[in-house]
Amino acid sequence: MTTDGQSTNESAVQGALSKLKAVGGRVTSARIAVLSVLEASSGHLSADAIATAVQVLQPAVHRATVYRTLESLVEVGVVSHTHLGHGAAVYHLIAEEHIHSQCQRCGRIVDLDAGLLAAAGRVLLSEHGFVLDPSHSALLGTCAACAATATVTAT
Amino acid sequence: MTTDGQSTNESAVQGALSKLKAVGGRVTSARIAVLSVLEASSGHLSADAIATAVQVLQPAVHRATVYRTLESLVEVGVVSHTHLGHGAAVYHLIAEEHIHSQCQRCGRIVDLDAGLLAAAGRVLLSEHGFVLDPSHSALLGTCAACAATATVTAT
DNA sequence: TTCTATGCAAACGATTTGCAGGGAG
DNA sequence: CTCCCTGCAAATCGTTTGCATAGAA
Repeated sequence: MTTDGQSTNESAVQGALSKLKAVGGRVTSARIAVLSVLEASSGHLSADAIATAVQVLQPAVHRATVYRTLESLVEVGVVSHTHLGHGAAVYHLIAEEHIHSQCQRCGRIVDLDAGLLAAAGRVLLSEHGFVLDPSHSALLGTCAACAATATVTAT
Repeated sequence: MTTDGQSTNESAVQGALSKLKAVGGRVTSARIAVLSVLEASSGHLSADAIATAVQVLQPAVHRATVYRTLESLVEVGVVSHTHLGHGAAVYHLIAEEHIHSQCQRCGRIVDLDAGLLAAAGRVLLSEHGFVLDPSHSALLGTCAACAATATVTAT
């Protein structure tokens, strides 16, 4: 869980900016805004949602800048993105690695323990030499609620 | 190989058409072409690639029709599609269920045994009531070859 | 005939890019 | 001052949709 609470509140943003500078990047209001939004949210924001939230902090920031900023942050390694089944990818600050699952029916996203795919990852590595990135793609399926309310009378 | 096989070779196509008819669907040249392309390929074709291949068999078939046909076939249950990380979704005739993994670097797709996620699926079901659809999303990561060439100028 | 499937083109949502100016270092 | 970052708008990519019509049953 490691829900830091307040102690390390700004450190995530600060740390991200530091890494950015380390690579020759620059600290701009747009980037600070994006990082702030990411930190403020508990997670799972699409680039578009981030852009909207950023508009509130920095009305001048353009959507394209948000995309570019996210790209840079991913490159630096402080942000991670996950591809959902149908819609847009979701971004979040890298904290503890976790896996996402999404319900195909209601679209809800659920965080899962990273260990869930540890075994599979191990098999992939030993049998295929494939290095699995567990958090990069969501596991798709049907959540409990939707599974119950539907498919009662299939076909 | 590409010589439109007779005998049992067409059973997959025939079976699909039967199911289609069972639901009130119609057998058209466009659908036959799409199914033929799917059957002829060993798998992993994007809708766009299928459209291109179909043009050869039926030049008149429009891209949109391919999309609609694929949609119908997925609905009927004879075709399955998998969302890859970045690009388009890939389609294939349903044979044995398998999982896809894709290398983020070279884009190569590798089929994996369906059992790979069996354990994870079981956990998801018992702990979250989540019914996993193992073949609907690809596992992303880095393949052996790329992993080797990757660790060059890292950090 | 009846109703589904198709062709065509335009709409669409998500993301990217070329270019010229602005600001960080 | 120099070079990275940004705003803007247009371009791309993948996919969907409204309509009128061709075609399967």
